[in-house]
Amino acid sequence: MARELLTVGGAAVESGWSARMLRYLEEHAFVMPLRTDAGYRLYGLPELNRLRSLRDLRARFGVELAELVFARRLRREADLRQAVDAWLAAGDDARSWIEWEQRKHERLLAV
Amino acid sequence: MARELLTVGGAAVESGWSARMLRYLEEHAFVMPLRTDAGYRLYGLPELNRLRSLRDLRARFGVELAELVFARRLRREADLRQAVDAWLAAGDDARSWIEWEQRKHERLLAV
DNA sequence: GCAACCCTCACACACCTGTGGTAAGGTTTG
DNA sequence: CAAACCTTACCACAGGTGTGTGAGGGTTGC
Repeated sequence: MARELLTVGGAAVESGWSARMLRYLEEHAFVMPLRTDAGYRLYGLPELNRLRSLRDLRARFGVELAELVFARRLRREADLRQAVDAWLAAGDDARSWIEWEQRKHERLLAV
Repeated sequence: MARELLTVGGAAVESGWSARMLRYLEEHAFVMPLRTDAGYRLYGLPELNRLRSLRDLRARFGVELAELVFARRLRREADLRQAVDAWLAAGDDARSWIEWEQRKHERLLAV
């Protein structure tokens, strides 16, 4: 019978995480394994792929888990996304050369 | 002469942050004030607005400063944005009913 | 010239995150 | 039935973040 369902130790080896971290990731709703009746965690291919790509994300970009959570919020909460975007856009502009030039005199007046 | 430039104490009162936090925010490049020759920080209207809206963001949405930094990364680094989006999208799907239904038998087989 | 500001630097602290360990106990399998 | 798994529930700890406070010293304005 096809047994591509791994218990936590096997999934740890296969994914590159520690078993401890697999439990941590479940606790924080990043990767939710199936369960046997006895309560053993079972990881299938989708979960393993998810674990591997999560590892990748952290390795390649240095992304924190909390940051992923925030990214999820950003894609779900339109008003939050808009507010953040507005703030960041203002920041990009505020530091643009035009503003910078315009405000030189403030520095001069300020002395 | 128009003096709408506030030094750090005034800006603190005006913005609702403490002077300490204004320095902290500068150190972390969130709001950069002008400077007098003697090194005093000077906050103009743009900075005050930025400070106020930053306060708002935190109050209304509970946004951490680190999360704003990440949001900035997201809007600047296309490959990061794409990778994160892909991961989140996969997550949305993986927990969708279709997948859920499809995988019921795995749970049954697993017992 | 002195009071009231400002500067930097540093200590201190509470909380959160990511990670390891370990203890007490249940499950599976040869 | 014993070995090798698994479970939950804790303790520990380093590093980061947000914040206050204070010391030692410079600047400004009445």
